[in-house]
Amino acid sequence: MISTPAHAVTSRAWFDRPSTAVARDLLGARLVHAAADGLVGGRIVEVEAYAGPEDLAAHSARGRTARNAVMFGLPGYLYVYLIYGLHHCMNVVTGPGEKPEAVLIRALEIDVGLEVARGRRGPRPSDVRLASGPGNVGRALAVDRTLNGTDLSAGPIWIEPRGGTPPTISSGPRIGVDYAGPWAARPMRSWIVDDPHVSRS
DNA sequence: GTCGGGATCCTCT
DNA sequence: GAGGATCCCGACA
Repeated sequence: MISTPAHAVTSRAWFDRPSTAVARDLLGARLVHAAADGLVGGRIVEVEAYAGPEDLAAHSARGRTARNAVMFGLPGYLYVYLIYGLHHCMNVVTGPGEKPEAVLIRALEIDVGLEVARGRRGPRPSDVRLASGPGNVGRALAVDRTLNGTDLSAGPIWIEPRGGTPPTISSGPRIGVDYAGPWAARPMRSWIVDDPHVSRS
């Protein structure tokens, strides 16, 4: 078992901000999962912010349920859910306070554990597609519902903040939330400009 | 208990 | 570009 490194984000305050602010800082930061079959991590290149409960695209919009309970808890925890019965999507729960907001991790540039990630994804995808799209991020990092509710400051998954100059960021509407009325058009999806690992641009 | 939909991905045409 | 895979979750009776 590999313990959370000293330079990982362990401050609750870092997560205890609106999802849009955390989403900006997650771009260029690194996400790492030390799983039983190996450690895989990479640079976050694409995210979506969900500002529940008023955000009609967010799972928290229809109130607290057993499925989304983690979103209503403290910031800095992992919210993992299954979509279409197939794909595990990974979210970082944010604040402010216990406001049920979260950031969906949509794409990574894998830079540690490439061989492990390739083994999990099979022979087909090229390296730029290994963790491109939220379902693929889940598969490459071996994330499933058993990690729902994991504390990002103490668990086998952690965030390493970026150093140096911030990346150039672009933003646009979120994917697959057409049902959310005016919220569907809001530019709450953000990505690093010209990064080939981004799922759609 | 039953039914319908979903923050997706991949293959085939 | 279209459609299938596949199953949890929530709404409703």
